Amino acid sequence: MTTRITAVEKSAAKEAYDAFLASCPSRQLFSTLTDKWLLLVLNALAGGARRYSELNRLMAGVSPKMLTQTLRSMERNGIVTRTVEPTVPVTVTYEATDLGRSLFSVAEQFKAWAETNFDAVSAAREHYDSAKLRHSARPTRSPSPGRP
Amino acid sequence: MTTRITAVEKSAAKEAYDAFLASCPSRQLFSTLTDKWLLLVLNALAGGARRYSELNRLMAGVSPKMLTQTLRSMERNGIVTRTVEPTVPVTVTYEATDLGRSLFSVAEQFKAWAETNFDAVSAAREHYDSAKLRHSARPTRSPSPGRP
DNA sequence: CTGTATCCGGGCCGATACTG
DNA sequence: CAGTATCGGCCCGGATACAG
Repeated sequence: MTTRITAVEKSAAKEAYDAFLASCPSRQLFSTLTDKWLLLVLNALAGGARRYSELNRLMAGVSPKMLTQTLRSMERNGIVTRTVEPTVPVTVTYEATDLGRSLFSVAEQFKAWAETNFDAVSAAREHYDSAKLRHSARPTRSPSPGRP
Repeated sequence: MTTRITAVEKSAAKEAYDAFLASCPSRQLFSTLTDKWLLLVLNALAGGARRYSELNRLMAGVSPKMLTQTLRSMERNGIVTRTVEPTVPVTVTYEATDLGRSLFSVAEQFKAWAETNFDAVSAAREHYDSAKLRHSARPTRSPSPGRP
């Protein structure tokens, strides 16, 4: 008469969340995390606290709307803190929380991977595209660049 | 005609890519990598090669359109291979390439983080939301003087 | 089984103008 | 400096229906 735990009870007690399941709340969080702006901000904050304008400069091409929106979301999720110093004009500083810092590693790996493997991916793309061209453009084998 | 290396040439030779820059091609790759479906597929393939229908089952809630679209993109980028066995009906198997396998680690960390830290994020959200409520609903704080 | 094609609504996101 | 507000286009992405 030892423990009699059903499969259902077990999964509810131990596995809890599974991002594979669309119905699982962690899936939504998973979606939120897979945001390029969020990951970029995390990479920027890995170097220490930053001011709004610094982030704006670092992440070239981000609009104020997206930057603010991203930062607000991160603040709400407990990933960054927002500190306002009552100077004139005001100075706002963003810094990662402990929770946010626990994401630094993966965020940096992401960015590093993209930068170091770009050439390999680029080569794969060309290979794939040229193969597709040969396959679709059946006629004589003249590499005519078909541009839709 | 001695070597005259400009700053541009130098950065192109050494630092090469910087995903922070909107103009950098690695930034685009960074964006495509931060896709929830891609990361989910990677998590699924970390357990070995999978068939189309298996992926469809594992990733509950994905539409055939998104699944195919994601797999095509990954194939083009050299992250997965697509193998067709001429059985009846056809059997299609997807498997990660070496390049794709080098992403397993980060993909799994991502999923794991979302699942293990959901509770913490959830708590942070409630704290943030309640704080905002107190701040915005400033009428009279407490059942007292609603001075006209 | 493994997709492809099409429709179409929602929201993402950039651009711009304005405020404290 | 650090945002907020608003508009509008574009693309994401689900729901079919259908083909090889």
